[in-house]
Amino acid sequence: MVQHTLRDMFSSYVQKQGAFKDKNVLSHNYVPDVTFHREQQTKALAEILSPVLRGLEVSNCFLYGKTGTGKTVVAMNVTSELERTAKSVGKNLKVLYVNCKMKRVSDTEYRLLAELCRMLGREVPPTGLPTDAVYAMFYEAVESVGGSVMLVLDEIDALVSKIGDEILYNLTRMNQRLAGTKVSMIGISNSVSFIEALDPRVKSALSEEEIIFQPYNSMQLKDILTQRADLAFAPSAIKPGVIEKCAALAAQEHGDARKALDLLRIAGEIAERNGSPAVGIEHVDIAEDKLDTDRMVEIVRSQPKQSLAVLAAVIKLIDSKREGIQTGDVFTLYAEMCSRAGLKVLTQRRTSDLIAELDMLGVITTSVISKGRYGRTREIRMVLPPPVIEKIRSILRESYLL
DNA sequence: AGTCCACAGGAAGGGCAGGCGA
DNA sequence: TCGCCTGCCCTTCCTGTGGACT
Repeated sequence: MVQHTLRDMFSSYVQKQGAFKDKNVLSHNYVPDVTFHREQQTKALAEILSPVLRGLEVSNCFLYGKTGTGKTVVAMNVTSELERTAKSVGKNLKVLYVNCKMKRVSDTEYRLLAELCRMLGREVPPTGLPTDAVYAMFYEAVESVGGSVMLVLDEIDALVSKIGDEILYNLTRMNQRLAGTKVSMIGISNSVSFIEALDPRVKSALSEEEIIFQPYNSMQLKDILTQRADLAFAPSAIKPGVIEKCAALAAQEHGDARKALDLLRIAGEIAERNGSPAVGIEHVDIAEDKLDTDRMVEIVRSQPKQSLAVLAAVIKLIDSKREGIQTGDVFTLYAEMCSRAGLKVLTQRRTSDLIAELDMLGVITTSVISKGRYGRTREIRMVLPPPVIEKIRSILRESYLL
């Protein structure tokens, strides 16, 4: 009988392990070896970069497409394979990958250069040196590599919108200054229009070659999810229709593979927490709600106090069941709430901008209407689902605004 | 047709924090 | 360390506007 209870224990333990085999496979950082439906882009990039294996100069290249369309994965796969091959044929190749959006690591000219220096084994103090000194160190470090250096700048649009395109201009001109080492750049951007806004010299240098990443459709997302799910979940831990549902939901939203994987991961976590052995469609539904709610809560939480005060005034007016809430009403209540809370009262002009910003973030919905004799104003509504509004309320309460 | 309301939203500039460079 | 620069938030001042009312 002892045998029996042990077996029960173990099998219930196995069941408690839940659906996951390796959750890491679904995380944003995981780079799969196989990239589905990106063969064309992979091949194109490989062809552009392969001259490096003969020690020849390589064109700069620009990859663009929306979030979750596989740009980073393709770039990483191709460059790491290239690095491996170069090593095996005795060529010097160093690939430097930087995500330019990393706060406090690579979001200024100095930090980015310092980070690149560090990757090449040169320690740079986090602050203190003049930027041209860091440039000099970087040039010297690159020179010492002595073969080819490939810079992969991910989210390059974020960098440029923050610090301008001069750094790109300097980087694209490195080859003219260096004798021993050839430098090439791969820029990755979510925004297609970004390149149009660049200095023409940078633009022509950076976009010698361009590769476009179209959004995935739901069939393609399904393939991607199936492959990842095989690695991430225990066998038969996913009920029929789950993958299709995740794929369809993500396809609706500009074919974002990252969102599809998030949905699957969160659905898996929910199933695990509920103690169910397999992920079902009902878990995906909850996951979708959770993803939307989390996103909105994150947006609201990151708002400055004044913006939250305006939002609090809007919610209070909605609570009092007023129809047709307009800017003037919000401003009056906002001013009153601020003076009660000891907060500085901003002008109506500024409040009007804050309302417009909240609208842009999707927290509230507004439309400019004219009430004839009674003026022209914004009519403000809230169309978020009640659970999300409830969460927002609790954030406002935490900040003593409600 | 003209008036007028209640704002929208553009332009310019002040003030401040934080980063940069000597 | 300290002046300088930059970007951001905000104010002030302003013109523009759709349609009910006269």
